[in-house]
Amino acid sequence: MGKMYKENSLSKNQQIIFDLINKSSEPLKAYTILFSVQKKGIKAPPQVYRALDKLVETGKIHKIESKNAFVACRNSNCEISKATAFSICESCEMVDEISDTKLSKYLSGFNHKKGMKFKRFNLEFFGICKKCKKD
Amino acid sequence: MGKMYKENSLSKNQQIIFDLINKSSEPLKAYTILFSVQKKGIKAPPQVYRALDKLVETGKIHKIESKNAFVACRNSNCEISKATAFSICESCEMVDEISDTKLSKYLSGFNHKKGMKFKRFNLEFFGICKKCKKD
DNA sequence: TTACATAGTGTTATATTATAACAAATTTTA
DNA sequence: TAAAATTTGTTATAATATAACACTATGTAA
Repeated sequence: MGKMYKENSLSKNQQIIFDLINKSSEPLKAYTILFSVQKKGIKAPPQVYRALDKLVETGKIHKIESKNAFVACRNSNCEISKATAFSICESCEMVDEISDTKLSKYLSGFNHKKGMKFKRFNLEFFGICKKCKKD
Repeated sequence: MGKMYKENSLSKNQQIIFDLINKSSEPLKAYTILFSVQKKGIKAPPQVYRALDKLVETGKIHKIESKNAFVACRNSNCEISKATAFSICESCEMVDEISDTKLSKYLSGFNHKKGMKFKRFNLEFFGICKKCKKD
């Protein structure tokens, strides 16, 4: 009975890459990931990007578009990345996923005047975090 | 009396690139721009990226982060890109800048529980536009 | 259990997006 | 007009991402 690639389980590469992102305190870039996992046998960009694509698709991680970097999902309410919001410090680069039910509901219910029905949104807030303000 | 680089005026390259983006009905990518303006003497990527950086900085254009592409600003309320929102069709790639005072106010007033004060936000909505729904 | 379909892997090469660094010209400010 | 700031032109290269192909592993269903 070998490893099974079922509903919620991750493949070997996906698991390696998810673990790395999940334990990171900051967003990771694809090539940073690549360099970090080369000792584990993941040697080429496509292996990383494929795992990243799948992890994004299944909502285990999110891409921070303004940084081309990836963070683990910390929000059970984002429903496979249909409603994502982040706060980003422009000084230390820290990224925090925002879990705010009101915000999420407000935006999920928002409808464009021009009649487009939205399936998904991504919101990125920028500022200086508490920590950096002190310095 | 030569050309003047005053407050609101654009330099030669900036103007050429702004005009191109401004008359485009869809977001333009940096290298698409580069190829389009080569006959006007703009031959290398840094010339394009520098103009783009400046135009973004002054709020004449916005970058659509999820597409690495640029659109002209259509919203006098976004105040030099401090409060940007877009609707993006996942089928035809059309991008529309959203000018919604309520939305803008709501988000500008939003404050993170963790005490971070936001200076700026960017919001991208995704869906299928009216036109594409019909097809 | 076999066979078929689907998903994942490994690999090489290449495409796409973006910046570094430096010399020269133009424009603004004082 | 001299100094400062901005813009330009240029070459080279860095960083991000995908195409294509051969192969292996897993899941599904007769």
